[in-house]
Amino acid sequence: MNALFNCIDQYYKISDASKAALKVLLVKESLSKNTILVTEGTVCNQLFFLEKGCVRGYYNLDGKEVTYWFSFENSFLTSFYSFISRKTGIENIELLEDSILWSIRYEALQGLYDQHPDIERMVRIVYERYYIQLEERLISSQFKTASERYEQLLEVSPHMLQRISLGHIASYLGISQETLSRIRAKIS
Amino acid sequence: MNALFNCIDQYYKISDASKAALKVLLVKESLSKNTILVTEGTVCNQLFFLEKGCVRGYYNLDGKEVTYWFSFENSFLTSFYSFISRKTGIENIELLEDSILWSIRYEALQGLYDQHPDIERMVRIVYERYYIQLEERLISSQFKTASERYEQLLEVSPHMLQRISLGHIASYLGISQETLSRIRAKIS
DNA sequence: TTACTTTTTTGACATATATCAAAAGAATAC
DNA sequence: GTATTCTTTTGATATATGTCAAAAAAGTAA
Repeated sequence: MNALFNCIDQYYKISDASKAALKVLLVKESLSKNTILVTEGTVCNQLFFLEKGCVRGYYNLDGKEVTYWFSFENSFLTSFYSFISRKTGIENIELLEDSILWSIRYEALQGLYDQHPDIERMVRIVYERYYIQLEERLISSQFKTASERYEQLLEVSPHMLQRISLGHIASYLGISQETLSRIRAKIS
Repeated sequence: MNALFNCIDQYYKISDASKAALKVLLVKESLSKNTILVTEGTVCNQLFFLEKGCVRGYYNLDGKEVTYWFSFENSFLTSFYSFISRKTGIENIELLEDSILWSIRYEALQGLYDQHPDIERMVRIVYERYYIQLEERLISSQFKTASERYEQLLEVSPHMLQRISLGHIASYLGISQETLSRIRAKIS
């Protein structure tokens, strides 16, 4: 659980009382590779913190799986659309490695917001950061070529290549696996 | 100012005291078409609410202007990266029509968060909604064809075509103006 | 090891989109 | 109302990327 509190501290330091209140609501889950954490067509009621492992979010488009995000150690994840809007989502979340997660339920989190404004502030700040990250990703996806996107990935997140199959990475970059393979051949 | 408070109410109803506190910090600005509201290379210190008019955010890439968002009546806008991270941004914001805006300064907003947790909650909820909107946009930009993106725009935001030039819309969709023109010719 | 499965690469070809140039059309100013 | 500017469309061609099929390479299990 230390990893989670260290992570929180980097966004906004919450009081010990708030930490204690949060602590009792957290559930630890150790799950193995290939587990589906969230399934399309359901309402996602949990926010997760990933302590160890690696995860992808994807949805099905014309029979093909489209991966549009990955999460690694020390990050928050959920099916944001569903979690926030309280509606069923089209997203699936799958573990790509054996993972350790902490989860908190939607209602429990709302309760924390009421009791501990500093937790709500921390979450507000997390959303801010996640928002600008997403914005950057939109820009690079929409206005850069496939090669540029791959080279940017190499620069910014080289660890991804160590841990994730090229098929998933190609999907994440919005290109076909064959094109990614050719881009790699050209570079090296 | 009613438009702003109506808009806020749709996210989360804040107390009258909070409204009053917010009111005194707001500055009204009536600006004319083509005004540059935020300039690249500066730190953006204001969050805006657009009461009337229409605005675009763009940045310069290899000498070309890339438009990546528009805002219309009743929405919040700023150079989010700069406003949130407190660093200089690469973004420019330009008025596409004569507009009426309300602005609040960064420090003033932080002060409101401290004094009025319900304002921070409202903003947290705004961020949530904006986040999932951005997520949707990422998906459609990365995994749909140019025609699909245009048709989606026609469906979801037909008003854009009434008010925004095709050059800007093409940029927003991540395609060249010529391609957009051909897509339009094919459809009709 | 050997067989089997999954992942990655390569080849041939099709398609979508970009680019450059020019024409047509619409809006604005005098 | 004409000239001027800005926006949109059209044409010809180039390029990037996708698709389908198959081979090669890597990983996994008995």
